[in-house]
Amino acid sequence: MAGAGSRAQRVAERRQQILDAARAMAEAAGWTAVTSRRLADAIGYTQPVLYGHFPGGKTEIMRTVALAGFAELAAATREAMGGKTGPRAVAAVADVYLDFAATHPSLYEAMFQLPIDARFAQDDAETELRAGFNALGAALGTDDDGTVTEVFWSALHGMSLLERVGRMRHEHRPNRIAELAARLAN
Amino acid sequence: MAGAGSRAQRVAERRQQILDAARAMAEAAGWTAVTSRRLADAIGYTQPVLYGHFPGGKTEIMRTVALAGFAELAAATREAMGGKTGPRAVAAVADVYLDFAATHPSLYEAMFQLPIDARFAQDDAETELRAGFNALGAALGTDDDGTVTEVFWSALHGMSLLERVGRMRHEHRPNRIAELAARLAN
DNA sequence: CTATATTTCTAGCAATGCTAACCTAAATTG
DNA sequence: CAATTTAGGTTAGCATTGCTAGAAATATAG
Repeated sequence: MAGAGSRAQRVAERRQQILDAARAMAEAAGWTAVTSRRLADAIGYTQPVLYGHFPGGKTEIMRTVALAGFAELAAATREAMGGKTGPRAVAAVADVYLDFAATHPSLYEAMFQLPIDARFAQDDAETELRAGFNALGAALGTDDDGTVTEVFWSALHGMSLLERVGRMRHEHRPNRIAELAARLAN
Repeated sequence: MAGAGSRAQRVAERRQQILDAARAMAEAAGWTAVTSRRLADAIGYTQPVLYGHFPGGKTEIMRTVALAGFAELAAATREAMGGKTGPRAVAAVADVYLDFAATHPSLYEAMFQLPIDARFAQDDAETELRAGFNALGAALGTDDDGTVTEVFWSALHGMSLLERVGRMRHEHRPNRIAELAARLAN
């Protein structure tokens, strides 16, 4: 056997290397800067190698990066809530959510702006997404049919995007969070 | 003088022709389908003519289309509110807003997903946008510093996008609107 | 050492946004 | 009316993009 691990290991390692490089490049200069040539350069190989690991090309790479993002966001919101309840829980979750989107704009973009192809709708993504959704719902308290959770998520999603394009008054974020917490908590 | 109108008129007419064609193509097949070649074909000229009318290229064309969208959305929300007050006003505005985004997805995309370049930040767009913002605020009733309006807008924006990518339960939209109206109206 | 299988690269395609340089026909001028 | 300028348009092409077929090199047997 080769000294640097099994074949499967090497493949998995390079897959991760590609994903790391893609994410780093995206966060540094946006997804348009993540071209197949630059990405291949970053990992020390040529373009076709990328397609060997991700037949779906750039889209599949973005989708896989997004998948990690879903898990991270869900974990972050769960942790933010901790044992809190009521408006304090809602505010804590909102704060962390908006921070996440603001801190990893390209990751967040991959998570939600990427067109979803039915053929590629991975169960993994759906699972992670549902976990995040449930974390938001938990912060709200009782929400039988999930309607308020949907409203809460909508507000957070819209706010994060509008903040990003400069349509929200930046210094008013605490006010917005407080308002959201006061009005949506059960 | 020429029989077909003054020079300025012809220029204005073709400008509009370009905008109409771009918008139609975008609504029919998305903005990625609006290529400079196809757009030039649609108006019966060649590519450089586009750049004669819109030096900023595709971006400027999208931005100009978006400008009309801002005006239309603001008018639609104002009309939807009519003389209503309280939750009924909020619900009516929300309904119209979400309908607008769902009916003109590409137009809405141009309005809000297009990166805003500071150099190009047109006063026109800002004015129309502010008008729309105020229309939302009016539906809410009193909102001294506009915080609730920002939350309302965020919720509508996020909801429209999440609905579009299939992340909201479609049949629950009335519930979401009712919840939004009940919790945000003053 | 040879034959096979795997991995990687070279080279190229079609499409994109955009632009320089040329052409032509109309307007302007003497 | 003839010469010249000018505006409007086209041709042709550049650099970049995502992606891929086919050649070359490398490793793995037998």
